[in-house]
Amino acid sequence: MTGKKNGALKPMESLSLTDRVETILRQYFTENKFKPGDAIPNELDMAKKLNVSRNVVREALSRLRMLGMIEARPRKGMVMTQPDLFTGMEKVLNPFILGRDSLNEIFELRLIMEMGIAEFLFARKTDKDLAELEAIINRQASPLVASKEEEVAFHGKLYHMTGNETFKRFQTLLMPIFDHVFKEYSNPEIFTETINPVTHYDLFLLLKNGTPDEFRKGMHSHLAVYFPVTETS
Amino acid sequence: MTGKKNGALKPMESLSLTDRVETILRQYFTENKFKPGDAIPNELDMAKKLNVSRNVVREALSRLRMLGMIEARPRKGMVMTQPDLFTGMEKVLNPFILGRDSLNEIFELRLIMEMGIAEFLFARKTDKDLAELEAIINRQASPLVASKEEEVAFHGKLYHMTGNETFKRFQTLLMPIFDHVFKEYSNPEIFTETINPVTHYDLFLLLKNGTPDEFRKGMHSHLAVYFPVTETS
DNA sequence: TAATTTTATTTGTAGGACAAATATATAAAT
DNA sequence: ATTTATATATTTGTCCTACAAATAAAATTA
Repeated sequence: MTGKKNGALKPMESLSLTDRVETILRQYFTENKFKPGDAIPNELDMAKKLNVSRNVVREALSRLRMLGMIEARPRKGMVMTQPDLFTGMEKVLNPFILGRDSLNEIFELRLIMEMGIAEFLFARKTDKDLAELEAIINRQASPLVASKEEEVAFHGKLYHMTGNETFKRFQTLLMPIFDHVFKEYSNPEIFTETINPVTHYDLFLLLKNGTPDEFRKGMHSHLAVYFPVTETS
Repeated sequence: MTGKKNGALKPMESLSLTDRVETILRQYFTENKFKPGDAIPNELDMAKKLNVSRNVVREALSRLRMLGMIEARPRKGMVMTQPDLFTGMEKVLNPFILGRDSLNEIFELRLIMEMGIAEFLFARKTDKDLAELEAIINRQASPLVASKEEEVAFHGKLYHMTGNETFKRFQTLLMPIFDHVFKEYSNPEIFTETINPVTHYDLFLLLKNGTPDEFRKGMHSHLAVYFPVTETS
């Protein structure tokens, strides 16, 4: 450690007081098992207890407010609230800042999830759902090729049918990035001219009358052009 | 709209200046296609342009700082940085505040993901990966039943083998919640006494010698007890 | 030209003041 | 006694001022 033989020394990470207070607060909430509705100490109390200015406390709390973890009222003070899991993610889903690798990986994430939902679709599909899905397909301009909006409508309905709102919201957030990656980094002309071997209607029939495995095979064919090439397939 | 016939009227949403500035800044960055490394106007300029106090600007910037979107240096000012997709999510992954429905849905999300990765595993597996996976299994105390740590090691290696860091990080973040839901809301005694029909070693063999479909069937059997009951399976 | 020192700049933190929006307490009406 | 209306107190939200801290850039020296 006496010379530069082992490369540049890494600078010590110096956290601002705001960073520290944020962490302390989150730990405090977890350790004391705060639940939605529970009252939180007020800003002045916190500033005193933590020996920092009220500004620092407010900057830290502003972060938690953005995440939906807390809610503030005049005179009553602050309470714990149930956060939305994806608020933070939604705010950084900007293709100009995410980096190429991340964008590609988000693209794949959508594929992973499309391939993973069959069991839940079959467990929770209803006649009403199926009828609505069929109606969506019937509204397509062409039965063989779907526009972007039609893709969103069809797949969005599938996500809804899983009965898992968290999944639906996650996948819905990923769609614009999927589109962006597709548009920016692949050759769109090939795909728009190619008829999809498995149509939305085919998938509908598999969902209505088939098994999860059959549906999954169909979905894989529907999305085949997006998957990495494998040696065994 | 003159009476109460249509239920309670919703209060107008009143956003704080901090909320507004945060939104304005994120829009500004997107519209002007800011990339990592690009310089951002300084705090005083922003406060002047937006006609708010520097405190408000700082509270908004503090949020973006937490998300990893910006980085600040004395004298040089602030630059755009590549954010981590899941920083915000990581900070709210606290089972006491998330709500029962969300916890259950996160539990399912992990299952969806496990069922969806076969294609990527097969496309990207290497002999080295397979050897390391086998070594992990050989280190298990029992070949038939795995401890929590052993589950984490095995499945963590699978995630790594997909070659998708975003997926790996997401799934790794979900594991503690999966455990929590499993512990709090199911009957653990049944599962700990039950031998898993498909062991880690079985999955390893399927990954080494089989097809994505075969692997997926095996994974489904491995995780079968966690899935909702379906009428067609 | 390279190394060192000084200066200027921007962020980070502190403290004080007051407005705004209630939640709570009190008073008045039924 | 209960309900409605009014006043008050409390806490957050915003603004302002000041100065410390940590550089990045400029100036000086070798």
